[in-house]
Amino acid sequence: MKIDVITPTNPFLSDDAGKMPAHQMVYEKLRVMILFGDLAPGQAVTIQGLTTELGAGMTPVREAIRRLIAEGALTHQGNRRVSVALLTAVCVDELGFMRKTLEPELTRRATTRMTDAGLDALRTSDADLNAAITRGDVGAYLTHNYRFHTQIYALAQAPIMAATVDRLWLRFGPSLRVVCGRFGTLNLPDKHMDLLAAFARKDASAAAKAMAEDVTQGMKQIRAALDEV
Amino acid sequence: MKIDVITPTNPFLSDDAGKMPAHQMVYEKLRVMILFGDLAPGQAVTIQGLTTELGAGMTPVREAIRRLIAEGALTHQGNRRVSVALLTAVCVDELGFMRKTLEPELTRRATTRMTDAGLDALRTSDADLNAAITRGDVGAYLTHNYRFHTQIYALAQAPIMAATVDRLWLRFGPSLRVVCGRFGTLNLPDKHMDLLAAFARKDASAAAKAMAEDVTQGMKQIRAALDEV
DNA sequence: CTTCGCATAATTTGATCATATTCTTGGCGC
DNA sequence: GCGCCAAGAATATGATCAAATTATGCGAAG
Repeated sequence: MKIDVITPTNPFLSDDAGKMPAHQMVYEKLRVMILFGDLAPGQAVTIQGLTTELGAGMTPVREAIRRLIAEGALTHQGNRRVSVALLTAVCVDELGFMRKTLEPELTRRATTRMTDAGLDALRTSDADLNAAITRGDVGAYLTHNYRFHTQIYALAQAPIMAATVDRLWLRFGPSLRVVCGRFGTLNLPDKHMDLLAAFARKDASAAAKAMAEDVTQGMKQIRAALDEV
Repeated sequence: MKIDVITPTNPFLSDDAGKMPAHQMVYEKLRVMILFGDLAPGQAVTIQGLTTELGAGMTPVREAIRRLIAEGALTHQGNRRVSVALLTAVCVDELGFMRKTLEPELTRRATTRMTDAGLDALRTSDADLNAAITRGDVGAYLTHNYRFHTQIYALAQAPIMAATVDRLWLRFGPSLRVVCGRFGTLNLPDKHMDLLAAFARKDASAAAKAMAEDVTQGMKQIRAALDEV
């Protein structure tokens, strides 16, 4: 059921489904479901539930779950039960430190490697993002915000760091929907304008600074939303 | 065959094997084989080879491989073949940056949470490490060096960061054996004495500085060893 | 007559599935 | 309240299908 909601609109699910192994497909679908809050933090995930829901066999589902556990998106809940990872205060602390050190560095590298096409794509994503904000469309906001950041990581050409930061998004991503629920999409300031301007004039340190501020803002909101509960 | 060599002596394989799922066992064995160079970088890894070698079924082996791919220790070699990840120059660059930012922070946190028992354990590991160096025992050096560092990560009580750094070890760990082959164990200086002293007097910034220097030294040697080839 | 190249066959390996087994858990009786 | 039993879910196995690589053999050119 949930699949029907996210599959057609979500840009992070590959279109050429025919040539992809089933476990890859299951992994990507599950990843998107976790990342954008279709599965709530703490929610139990069962193998047999996914086999029926996604129409896949047992082995591909098991592999996808294993993979997401390794990435920290899912956690072993003691006695061989699996659930979506919860975000504790100390985790937010760690995530904040890691994001504030890694993302500016990725931004710095992306600045020196920035192309016209890349900058155009970023501007498009930011425009889509702002449109989603004024529309109050939480789902679109989350996907376009994620897309904006991942495009920067891709431009940095630093695969290990990019993969690491991507894993961090799997940790706090689910909570972003909670943040939107608390504050609404209209109160979500970002530093994307500063970032784009810095990219345009190839000012790596200004870009890194803008990204650091963007990250700080975002994590502060997540912390505030979690404290409220 | 290789299992017989590493199983009895290696302290990173759990002893209470009876209560552990098969996929976990396979994962740990494979992880150790990769981390300490029993499997060379670039070497192909086949599912059916592991099922016969480890005496496990197909599904557990597949899950372990999936997990190690997610952690970056193994890589998809194009046409659904899997091999041990290779270390390129740009990877060393990334790994160096990440280690130099994350490990000092972990060290800082470990300093404030340091216990007498923890410090004793670290001193023991360092003594074992030095004994291995003078003995010229490469395998023991690698395991004790890894143990020394992971003990610090555990003390930091920062699970996400510790897991991230652990994944980084899976990337450069296999190459440490190459470094030893080039330089021998006698030419492996470290900053462990400074670290232990800083831990003893709870000097977090001195400990972080010592760790940063240790990391810098280590990565420099890896880079030199890779350049030689 | 030998050798190179290409096409096809065979083997190896990965992917998936159906099934059996083991473990946890929740309910029921004592 | 405690322990036992049944249901359900996860783990593990082996078989089966599909893909890819390697081996093989035939023909043509030198």
